[in-house]
Amino acid sequence: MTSAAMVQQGPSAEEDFGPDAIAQHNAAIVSTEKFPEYQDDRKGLGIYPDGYTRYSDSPSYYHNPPTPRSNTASEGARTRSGRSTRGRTDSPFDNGRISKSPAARTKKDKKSKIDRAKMPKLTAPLSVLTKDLSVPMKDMDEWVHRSAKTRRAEVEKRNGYVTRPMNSFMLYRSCYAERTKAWCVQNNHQVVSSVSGESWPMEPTEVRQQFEEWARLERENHAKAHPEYKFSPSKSNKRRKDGLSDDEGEVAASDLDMDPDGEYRAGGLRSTRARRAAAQAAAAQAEIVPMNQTYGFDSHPYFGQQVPSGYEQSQYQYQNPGRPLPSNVAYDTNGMMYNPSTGGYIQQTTYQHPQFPYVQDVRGVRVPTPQQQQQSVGGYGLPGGISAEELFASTSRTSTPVMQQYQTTTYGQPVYPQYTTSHTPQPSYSGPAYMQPPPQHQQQEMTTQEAYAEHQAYLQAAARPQTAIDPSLETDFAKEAAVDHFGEAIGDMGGEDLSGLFFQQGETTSPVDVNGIPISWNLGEAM
DNA sequence: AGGAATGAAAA
DNA sequence: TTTTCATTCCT
Repeated sequence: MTSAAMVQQGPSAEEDFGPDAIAQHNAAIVSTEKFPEYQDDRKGLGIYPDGYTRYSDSPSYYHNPPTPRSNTASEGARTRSGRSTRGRTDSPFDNGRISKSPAARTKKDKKSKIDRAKMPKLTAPLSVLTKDLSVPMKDMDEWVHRSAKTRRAEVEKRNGYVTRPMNSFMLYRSCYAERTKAWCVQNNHQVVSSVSGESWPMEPTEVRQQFEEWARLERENHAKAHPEYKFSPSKSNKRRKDGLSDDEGEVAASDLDMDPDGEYRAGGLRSTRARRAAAQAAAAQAEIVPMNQTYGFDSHPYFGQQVPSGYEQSQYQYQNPGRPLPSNVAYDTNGMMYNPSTGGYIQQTTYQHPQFPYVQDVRGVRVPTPQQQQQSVGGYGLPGGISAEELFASTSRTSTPVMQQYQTTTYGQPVYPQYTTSHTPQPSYSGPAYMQPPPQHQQQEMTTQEAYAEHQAYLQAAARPQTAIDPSLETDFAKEAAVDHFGEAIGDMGGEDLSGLFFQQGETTSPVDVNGIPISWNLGEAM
């Protein structure tokens, strides 16, 4: 491997690569490790046969890798909240044109309440970070293909208000919302949005392109269902800062009218909320049409396509062989582990198992159960896909992955080795990493059950160090861990009986928790 | 009712 | 160029 080829994969070591040793190690691996390749690009999804040259069409990155740590205003493209993003020259809509950076923020940047300084960058897009979570993704293909009838029923349900069709990012956020929440181990939708926004530009071209396509379909079908619809943003619902009254520009609330289609419109109202509320009020007398639409969550959004995979081991995995991957962990530019939810850095050495690992959350527990992990497969976390463990069955636990480069690259063009889905799963693979027998040097210290328990506990401690635990929810960890938190999801995934999958590979001893208490993993008991 | 994200569309 | 509004649901 030449040094030039190394540069192509991301920032050089002297910039923000973290420990030189790791970088050099990666470089050595790069030079020797052979990745599967895509067969071709017959889908036209920008899937290149060579993962290392994929981003060569991003000159700005190639010649001037972003340096996330330098947060000068003059540098690079940034999100509206000020985070830098990589260049989007590979955007499906750029069509070879030079992508323009957002206009210089001459006016004040909107200040975010989320402390971005303490929220280091994601190291991989959500499609990679959450790939081992079995929290289902929304079936976007089904979603955008909702019939006109269905769409009109939705409008009725909204009391006549026709919403805008979602754009690609909204679809993306929607698709990954549940997974994002699971990954963050918390339920703040502002954080979900933030993480999604950070992840979006990191997604490989073919993924974003897929969502662009879905957005196009959504616009099309939306137009078919609502031929008269025209986006009509209100003139202004923001009152000016100084002096001007709230009422300025306000149109009388009685402006609620019937449009030519007989739909209620409240375009004169100041806010969308008000308009929708007005539409609801107007429709209050009308009979409510119940809607029984259920959109499946059982198929992945990239079905029928080749999807890239290739995220392998994290630094945590590298440094903790045999231990479970904390799925809510990200790494900053120095390779420090942090919690993307809180932005807090995680002290690996001082961590202790919490007494009560239950996560208090109205949405339910967000950590994957063993059965979930077991059933989880797929690059980009796609059900039915090929897992990185499968792809790397022969190498993944014996060498440091190339993706380490990616992990520390942050907003550099993420480098994804590209794989073909024609890969035949190797029989040697039989489960996710923490279900595997730990490396020999670890075997005395940690069983897979303990590893799993630690994973659970880790997610707790790392994600919500400050959360008070409802005493009524305090429970024995063994029982808690055995709960089937995802029964519904499993049902949605096709109703397979997964109970036989637990510890199916060479599990000879009774699972025990961190305190040595036997754990029952039976699905039947779990409910 | 505000906010967190990106992008389409309109002013 | 600037603003609204698609989404979600927590604070």
